[in-house]
Amino acid sequence: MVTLAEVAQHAGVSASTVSYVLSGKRSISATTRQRVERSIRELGYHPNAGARALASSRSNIIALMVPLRTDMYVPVMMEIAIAVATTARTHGYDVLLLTGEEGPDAVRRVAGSGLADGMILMDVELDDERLPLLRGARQPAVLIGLPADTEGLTCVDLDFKATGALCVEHLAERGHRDVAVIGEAPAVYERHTGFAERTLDGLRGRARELGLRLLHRPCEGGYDAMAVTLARILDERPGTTGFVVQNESAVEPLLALLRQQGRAVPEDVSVVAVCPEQVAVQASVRLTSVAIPAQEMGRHAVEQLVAKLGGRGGDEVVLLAPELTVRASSGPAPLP
Amino acid sequence: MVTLAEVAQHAGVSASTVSYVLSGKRSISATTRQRVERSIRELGYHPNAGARALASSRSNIIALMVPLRTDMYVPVMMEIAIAVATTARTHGYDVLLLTGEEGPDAVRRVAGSGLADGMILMDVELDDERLPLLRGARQPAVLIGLPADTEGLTCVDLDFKATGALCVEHLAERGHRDVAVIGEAPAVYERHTGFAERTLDGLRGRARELGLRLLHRPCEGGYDAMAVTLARILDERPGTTGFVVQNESAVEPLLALLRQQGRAVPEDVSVVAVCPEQVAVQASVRLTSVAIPAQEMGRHAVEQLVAKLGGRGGDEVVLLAPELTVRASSGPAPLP
DNA sequence: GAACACTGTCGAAGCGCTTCGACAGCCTCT
DNA sequence: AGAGGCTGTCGAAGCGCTTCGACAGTGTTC
Repeated sequence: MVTLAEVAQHAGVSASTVSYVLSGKRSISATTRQRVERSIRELGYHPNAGARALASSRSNIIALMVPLRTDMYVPVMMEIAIAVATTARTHGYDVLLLTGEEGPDAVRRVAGSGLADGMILMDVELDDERLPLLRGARQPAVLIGLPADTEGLTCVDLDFKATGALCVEHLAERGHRDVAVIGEAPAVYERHTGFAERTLDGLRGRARELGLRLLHRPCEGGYDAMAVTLARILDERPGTTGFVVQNESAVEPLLALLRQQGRAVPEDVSVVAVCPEQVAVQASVRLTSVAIPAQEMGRHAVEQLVAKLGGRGGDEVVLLAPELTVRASSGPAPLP
Repeated sequence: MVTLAEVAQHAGVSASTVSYVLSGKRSISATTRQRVERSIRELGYHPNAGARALASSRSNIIALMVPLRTDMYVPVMMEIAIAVATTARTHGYDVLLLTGEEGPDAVRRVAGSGLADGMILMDVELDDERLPLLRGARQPAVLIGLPADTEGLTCVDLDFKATGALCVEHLAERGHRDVAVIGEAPAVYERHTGFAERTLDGLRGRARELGLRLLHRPCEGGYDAMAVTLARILDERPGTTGFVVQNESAVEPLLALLRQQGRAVPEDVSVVAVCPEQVAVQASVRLTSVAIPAQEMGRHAVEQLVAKLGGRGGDEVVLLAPELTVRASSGPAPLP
């Protein structure tokens, strides 16, 4: 282990000078800087993270709490996590991976021990039990997702209400009057996950304004669950010509079932999905969809957090505008 | 910030005594222990991670390097990562999330700075450029995956060779003679990712032994790529009745295409997949499959690493035995 | 009952870094 | 020419913890 002191000795300067070369917090003459940098390279010096954290009371670590459940939108989570990790690195931070398992205790532990300088929470519930802790903490935090009360919190999310509205508009413009929504698994609604409810709000609100009939049904992923859900929908509303799907793992089963029943997409029925680009493009019918901008969400969250750590920027709610891409799964409603 | 010294004062003992209560490295009388524990609780004390790391030169952090690419088996990666994080916590470790982006530099940085006590690498290539660094490092490491040369390394992986063999055996037993393998994307083979090649080894070896004809075709995920691949396969080997699929995102397209062409599963053709349980169960036909035991791999990797950190256990290669579960997608070969 | 071994506690010395105040040397201004 | 202001460097004081050696006090052994 090479230490700062050894570098200093090798370069013929004091330890503090080396430290200032590293941090840039005081001006250093060009010649000295070069000498020090050379010594650092020659000795293969790496600053000790623990010592640094102790002396500066900053760890340069961001904690990321991911949900323990792997029952929904896993690829989105992963993409966000990776975006967080890479963006954090560009700002000089590393990322600590926490699972939701410990719940509020994890927040206390990380904040109390100074392990991380700030945290990013994913999968926030409308009335999350970690929120009071965050509001009272000296550690800044950013949420990915939107709780019921955002007072004193910084949040980043896709504007799911606008997303819902956008889907309905798209179908309405093409003449669809009866639209069914294949929602997330029932558990997701019971848990009051914000995005699911907000999407529904947007769907319903716009449907009302535009005079569409909307039927919402939660649905576990998978073929069997989708089969049951679809049968019920068509039983109740045989005239349904538009589908909005929010559950990734219901997309492909839905397409298979429709095909099987002789309903052509997009000639007979239109399907609009809310899902990552990749899913939309790889589906058996290229899907008209509103993309979930996972990378952008991760990136934004880190940048908000870094700003707060730097004393800049206050509490703010950033809602990313949804974008609908028209592909092969939607078209004009068939003539009655 | 409550410090050790404050706890000590509150409890009327010396700082070292509090430290020993916390670590259990020296015996402490029951009464003293209780007094100290009470003070800790009352003051809400959390040991400072940086100070701890500095004084003990152990950070109690494990670094996990995940691949940057999100082009393959994302749910598997995520499941492993979560299993690593939760298992690590049960051993008192936190997990630092590194993306492959930095490559070997990340290894140097983490090892050099003492940020982590050890590391777990996922998505190891057969001849990974990080391996020499790991062999020379004082930090223990565990690989999830198997490089060409495992000398001096500890590895955990599914026995993909046995997995390939198992798939072939299953089809052979049911009378299939012409089997096609839908492999991972070409890029995966070009990158010489171990598991893909080892699966192929297993498939080919066993097929030769059992006298099956085997046709292997890499395939990008998605419907369009699968359509092209399938057409080529059936063109070249019209008598194909068995499919082994290794690429998750080709599974559903394959089923859709077969259905579309009037080939019934499992009456006309049998499909065996290598994929996580969830995919197999949720597919439009419940798939006969060899599960990828993501959780178990993550858990094992942590346990190996913790053992090495504790000075126990040496270099070892753990290959988990594959298990094939028969579901609805495979049956006897049709009579010619 | 002297010699010895435990047990439980303490004090002090760092771990490697950051950062504050000090200050030498030089430049600029009047 | 002296006062004042910069610039670049240094020394020293911690940051909060672990851990080593020391040592009272008690129990055990012949």
